[in-house]
Amino acid sequence: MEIARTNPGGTNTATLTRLPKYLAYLKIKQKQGVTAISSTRIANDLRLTPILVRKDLATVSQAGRPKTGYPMDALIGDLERFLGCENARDAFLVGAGRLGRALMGYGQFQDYGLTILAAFDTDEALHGREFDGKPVLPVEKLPDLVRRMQVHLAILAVPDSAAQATADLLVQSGVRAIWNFTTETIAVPDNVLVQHENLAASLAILSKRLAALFDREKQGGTQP
Amino acid sequence: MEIARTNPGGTNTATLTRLPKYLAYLKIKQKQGVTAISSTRIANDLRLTPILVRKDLATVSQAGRPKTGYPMDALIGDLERFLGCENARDAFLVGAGRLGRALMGYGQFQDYGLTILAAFDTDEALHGREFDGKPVLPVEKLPDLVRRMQVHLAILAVPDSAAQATADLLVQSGVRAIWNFTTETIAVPDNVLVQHENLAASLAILSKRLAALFDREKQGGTQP
DNA sequence: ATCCAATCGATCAAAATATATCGATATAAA
DNA sequence: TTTATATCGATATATTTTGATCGATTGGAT
Repeated sequence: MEIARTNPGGTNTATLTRLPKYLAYLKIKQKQGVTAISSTRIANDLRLTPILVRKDLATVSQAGRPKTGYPMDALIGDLERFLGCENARDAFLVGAGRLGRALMGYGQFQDYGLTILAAFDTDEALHGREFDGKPVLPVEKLPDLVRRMQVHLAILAVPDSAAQATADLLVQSGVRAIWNFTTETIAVPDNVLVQHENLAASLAILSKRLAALFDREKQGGTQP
Repeated sequence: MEIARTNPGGTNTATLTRLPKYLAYLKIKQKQGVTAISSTRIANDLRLTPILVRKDLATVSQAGRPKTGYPMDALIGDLERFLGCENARDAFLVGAGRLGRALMGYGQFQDYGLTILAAFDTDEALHGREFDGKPVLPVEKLPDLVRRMQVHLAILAVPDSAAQATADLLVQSGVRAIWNFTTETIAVPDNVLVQHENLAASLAILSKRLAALFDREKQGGTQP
């Protein structure tokens, strides 16, 4: 038996995390009236190397031209096609508390092909209300709607204590991927994906970087 | 001139993102009464390899023992010391809208050494209110308080349109690290850190994984 | 007390990711 | 038109991260 560990023909994960950043950055430049941009300039502004930028962009676009760089409109189009079409999905949000509502209002999702169709919550006081045009429905309706609307992706934003039970319900209903915003680790069958959005991990990295910054300054005077 | 590209004596970023996950997982096991645990078991539950787990844990603890694995209390202690003490910080939150309030309620932060002291907002209706015990103050008070309380870290959760201006204010006040939850790219001087919390990047990865899952199932029947 | 199975940690190998080099090409200036 | 220059993209190299192997060590069973 052979284990497929690689990702043939695919875009590597590191690149994938940067593509949305390029897109966001390029849109700003476009607004400023820039019509073409070089990898060097992108790299400078985004604190990357030009080589890396070229490699990343090569996975989604062939629009780059010597001397002038990338034509802005074509590049943005290619990025949007890649991040949008490739990723276009409908999703249900489970849990309409503060975090859930914050996620409903996170405008960026739509730009990247994610449409939150509706939210579900156990709190009756929320049923029938809307946030950013998205209705809050009783959780009881979730299984049926998942099946009928063929929704494969769910965003889990319930209280930690309900995380596993809700995940079980989602899996039983036929959801194939769960974006987990709780702090609980949830167990699912092998044929279901979980992505744990871990703010604590981000925090750890930032704190570490800050500590390193202070260390450098203490040792090396100001800037090395 | 020599470019310092590496991170001597430091913990690598990938490891750093996993450490909070280990900690969260171990705490659950501890609650269940487990007193010692092997890298194999951790790896199984967290979908990692035992080798990687051992390597990661080696960066924070020497408590591992042949035959028995890691004594739970010692390992958790080492992780907490590393993630907590090494990184303990106070922070101000700027922007007390839905996202800001969701972040105030994100209990996990305290566990990892982050204390949100207060939130700031321009909306007068919010001034004086409290969320999770954290007061909302007028933005005008921010610069003075940053200086007096020597707060170096700020969490930016204002509307996108105010992102850069608020960042400028933070930098002027003396903040050294900004955790950016807006979707704007913000510009800061070299001696200030920015970490952009990019949900779009996470979404891109999850979508890609889900697409890959469907591809595999279409080609290979059910499971490879 | 001795053996056995489980496990860690160190060393070595592979894969993933990032960087460097360099030829090709398009634009602008001489 | 020719030349100079900026830039891309392909290939080669380096670095980082992950995985495999294996000897050493511990705790329990015999």
